Amino acid sequence: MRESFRTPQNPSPQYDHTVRTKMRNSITLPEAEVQKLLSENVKHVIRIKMPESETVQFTDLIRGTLSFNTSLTDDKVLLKADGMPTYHLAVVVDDFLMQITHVFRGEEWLPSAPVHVLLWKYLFGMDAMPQWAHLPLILGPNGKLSKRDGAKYGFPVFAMNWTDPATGELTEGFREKGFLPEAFINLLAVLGWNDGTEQEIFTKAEMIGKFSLERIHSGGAKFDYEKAKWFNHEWIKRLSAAALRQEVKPVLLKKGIDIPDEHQLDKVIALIKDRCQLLNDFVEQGYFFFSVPEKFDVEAVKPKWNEAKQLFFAELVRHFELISSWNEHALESEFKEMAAVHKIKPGELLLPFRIMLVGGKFGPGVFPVAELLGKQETISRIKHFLELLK
RNA sequence: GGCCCGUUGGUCAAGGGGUUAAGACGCAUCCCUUUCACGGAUGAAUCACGAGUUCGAUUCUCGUACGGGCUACCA
Repeated sequence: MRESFRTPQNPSPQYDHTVRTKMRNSITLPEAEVQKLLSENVKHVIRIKMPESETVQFTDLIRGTLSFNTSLTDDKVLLKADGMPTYHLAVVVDDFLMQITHVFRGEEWLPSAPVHVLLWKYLFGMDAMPQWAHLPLILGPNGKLSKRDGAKYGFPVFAMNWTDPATGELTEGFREKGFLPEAFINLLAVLGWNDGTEQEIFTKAEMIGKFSLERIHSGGAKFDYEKAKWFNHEWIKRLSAAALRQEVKPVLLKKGIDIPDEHQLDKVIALIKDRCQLLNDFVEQGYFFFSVPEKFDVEAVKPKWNEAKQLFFAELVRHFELISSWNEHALESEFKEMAAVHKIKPGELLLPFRIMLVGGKFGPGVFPVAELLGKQETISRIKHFLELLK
């Protein structure tokens, strides 16, 4: 039928009051014929017969009063030929049975709302009908956000990993990408809603207290992955090391990083969390605390390396060995005093020292790093690097 | 094509007849940091268009344009 009515002007013909009298159905067939077919169990579908021209009006909690003319919506299939109900029938019956009071769904359901309202009227009465709220859509780079967008643009679209049962294709979730649950809920809540103040970071408790239907936008909101990462970064910065530990530890373990001491881990987390946007960033920002760096950026040091510096570090090792209270302040003053004695600017020495400890031009302050690494490991890395330079 | 919903910087957005039209992300510059971040400061950038109502429209009304959704025996 769809095919025969399709024209260039109307690419999607409807099954409505204008065509139902031309179809082979219980309206056009003689009653006796209908009964006969029924008794023979001939496959058939059951549709809703939309009124020819009525206005269906209802209140949407977000958009206000909405009205539709029934002549424009088609006779939706309610029961399929295999006996299974379609969503239209199922959702109404299910909501009635569960005594649902409020229906929150995406804006894409708006066009079928009149069908559902009519079904409520016909089946259970308008008094039992829940209140409707059609939420704005989350948009991707082109239109409604779809799981395809995730693969296409490199950001997650589902909360957690999802494997398409049909194709076996895996879509990486926010969780696996390294997002905190707090951040995920937060970023979703403020996509299309705000509390009217400048606050953007909300705890779950705050959101429960402040969320209001009235302040939900009616227009769709485009998802911005950069801002999503910002939310996660904010949450990482705010959460304590102890709170972060349960999320960070599995990530590190999964990368084969050995964590013998949780207190040590907490200190590492506290030191590096400000520079981690996603949980996975803890790996590259922190792995060198647990094992010797895989490679050292020797090239960054070599050009400016000389005998004086070689001597400085050799002596630094001897001085460090004698330090009784191993903390960043003691290390820093020792380091700087020695630099003065050797008449080398500390700036000339700091970068090589950093690379000896962490492997490259990144990471937290060198002295806190050295403190956390401990005397033995710090000295061993200096010696190791001095060997590399030869 | 038809129907429905929408439209404030690139993005998320506050505001709602008279404002220098908030703030955030991102971007740029600078400060701090003897790395990279964090942090701080500054800057560029916006009311889709046209009528109407009005002393005055970003704000109200109507059109147009644009965007999105729906148009399956999917949900």
